Amino acid sequence: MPKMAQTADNWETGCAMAQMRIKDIAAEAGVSPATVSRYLNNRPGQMTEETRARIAAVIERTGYRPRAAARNLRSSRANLIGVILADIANPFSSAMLEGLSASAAARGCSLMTAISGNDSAKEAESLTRLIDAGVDGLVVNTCGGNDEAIAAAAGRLPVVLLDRDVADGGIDLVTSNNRELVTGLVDALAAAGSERLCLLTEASDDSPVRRERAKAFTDELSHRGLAGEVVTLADGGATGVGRLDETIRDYAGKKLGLIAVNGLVFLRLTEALAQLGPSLPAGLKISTFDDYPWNHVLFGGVTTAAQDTLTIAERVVERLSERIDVVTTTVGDAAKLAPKRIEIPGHIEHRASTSR
Amino acid sequence: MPKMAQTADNWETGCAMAQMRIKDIAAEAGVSPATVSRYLNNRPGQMTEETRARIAAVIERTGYRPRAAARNLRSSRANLIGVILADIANPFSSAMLEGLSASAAARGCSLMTAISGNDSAKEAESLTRLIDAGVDGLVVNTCGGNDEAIAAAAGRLPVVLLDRDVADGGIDLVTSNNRELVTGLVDALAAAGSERLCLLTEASDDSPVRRERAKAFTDELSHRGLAGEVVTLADGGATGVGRLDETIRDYAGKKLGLIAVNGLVFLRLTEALAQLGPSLPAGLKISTFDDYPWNHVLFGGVTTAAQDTLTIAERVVERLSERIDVVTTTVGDAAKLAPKRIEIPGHIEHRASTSR
DNA sequence: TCGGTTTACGAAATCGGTTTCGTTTCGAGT
DNA sequence: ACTCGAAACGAAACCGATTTCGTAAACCGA
Repeated sequence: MPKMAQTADNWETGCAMAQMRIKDIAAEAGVSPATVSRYLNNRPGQMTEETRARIAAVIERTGYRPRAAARNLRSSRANLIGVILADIANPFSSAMLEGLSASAAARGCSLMTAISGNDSAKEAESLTRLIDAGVDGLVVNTCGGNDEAIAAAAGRLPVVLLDRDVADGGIDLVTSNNRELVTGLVDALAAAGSERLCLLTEASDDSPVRRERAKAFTDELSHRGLAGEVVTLADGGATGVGRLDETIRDYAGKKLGLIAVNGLVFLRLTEALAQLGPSLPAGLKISTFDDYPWNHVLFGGVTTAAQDTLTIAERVVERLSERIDVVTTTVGDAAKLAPKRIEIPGHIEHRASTSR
Repeated sequence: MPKMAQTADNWETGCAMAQMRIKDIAAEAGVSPATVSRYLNNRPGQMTEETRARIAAVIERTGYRPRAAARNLRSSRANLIGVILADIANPFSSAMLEGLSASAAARGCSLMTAISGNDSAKEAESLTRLIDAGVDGLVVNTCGGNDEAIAAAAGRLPVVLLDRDVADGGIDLVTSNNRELVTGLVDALAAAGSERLCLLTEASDDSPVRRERAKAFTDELSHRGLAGEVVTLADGGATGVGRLDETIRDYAGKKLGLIAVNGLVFLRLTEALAQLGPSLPAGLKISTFDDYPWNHVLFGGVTTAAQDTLTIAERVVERLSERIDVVTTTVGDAAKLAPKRIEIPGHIEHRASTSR
């Protein structure tokens, strides 16, 4: 039996036209599907102004929208960016997501997101799911533990790392200039009169970011000849040598300056300080990475190393787009872009917690 | 010219096999593509155990993954859920995203997200973009101003509203049981000895959630015969009759109890209180919606109406899946599910800010 | 007016799966 | 042994766009 009459019969009727196909539009405009396709993707120059107008009119009138699945199949491009986020509870991540969303939208791309919740297994699963779903490229804010899998993925499609590096090397990375930020915080604390500096970190966090900040911190100390150390918190607010609040009390009055290596650590610091009373002990100065909204308010304002999330997001998408374009354009593997490390400067919000 | 020999020539060679197609798998397993397809979608019973094993082996060995675009095209299903979030900075939203991500993943779906940033225009744009991208259904946490567009979308594909209703009615909605939560907070404040209660809201927020909470609040007051009112903050922390901090100072000592209608308002309340000093004025009790991590810490702990984000997310996805199944199964519009309003109970975290 | 380019457009192949429908095979019942 | 129904599987249509390739028309300089 020959193919059933194609449903182009919604003409001037309020009937149940299931869904317009490019074929129907073509028929109604009196042109071929190929021409309509050319119109949709506004291919260079081709096409009479008159034809163009006729097609435009039909599309306008029918409210036709091309089916993405069909388009993707043929062009093997989905205008889709996959994003894997380690910890969405972190305001850094949510700000990033908002930025990525905006930057992607500006390029006509959508975001497909997965939240790993700092779980390596979930991260691995997200990786394959997003790839299977046909994303054009991947933004990964890894929680660690999947270095080979991520490297493998980077071999199959464009990948840009966000904020956190993986062992492999060889993959694009966009991050804040952590060294500069550490220097800024040390400056602030030193200017506030602190004579002994501590960088507070967490045992469970062994990310490259943490390591980078710790390295920058110790370098900075020795460079300036300042006393200080990196203090690692065990679970539950305990430091290596006891409870955090006790440690702080012991130090109090000795012109101690503290840096929380990230928002999570800062939260725990705040909890510990709350044990001691509503305001900062005399002589204690504090500062932190990550600009939570509450940083304005706590202790009259906490000096913060703020990352430029919008710029980071923009650069991530930009870089990823470059790679995607290369992949869909180039034939061989020869012309691949060399992996790049992009550092975005942040800035220090000077607030009351480091005032003299 | 006849079709070029299909690239099934990666056999036992480490060569550049572009990408396996179902056809290649079929050939290598000595079966037809149809059978492989049946295997992939494990269609009921069909297929010898032996055939199944042979196909499995080939897929395992080649690492074949079916192309999503092709699958979507034919089955007109993408296993994709679109999510539009009004304000990702709100921890409620990020928690929700995490929950949605998990629930969707459990059903083999991915999430396509758009952040409207409380911008109606962006929201509208996201709406069409996600639909064009071919999502099977939509979760909308609207910022308002697009009621008709959302209603129209709900006419074309499954839509579930998250936390915020739209004028139209007739669309599924999952939300917290706000009335119960308001009652809980009023209970807590009353038990703490507050004699005059205020619900703090914001002028710019005219969402149904806010209205619902306000209504519940006034109802509760009159029901108990308590004094109090809804206070709307203008921009910059000013109330209708002056600055928020002044207003609070005036009230202080008069056994005032405060409820912030959401996390944003609470942030402003905290800022205002910070003007007055590090701890709560005597006699002032406070509480808020939305369980930010800092609520544990501020003022020794702030009594909070916490929403059960995980359950909300789960129910949203569940409901959406139901609708999606109906759409892809049923032919006519007859068997459509009636719109439903689902309320998820939350709970009150009792903390120091409402202790006696 | 005529050969030679462009330019506008259509026919048909194609992307890679899924699905329908028909055929063959197998086993059970008598 | 024969019939009949179910189970296993294959051939080919199909989903709805894009893209290649070819052709007819328009343009253009000599």
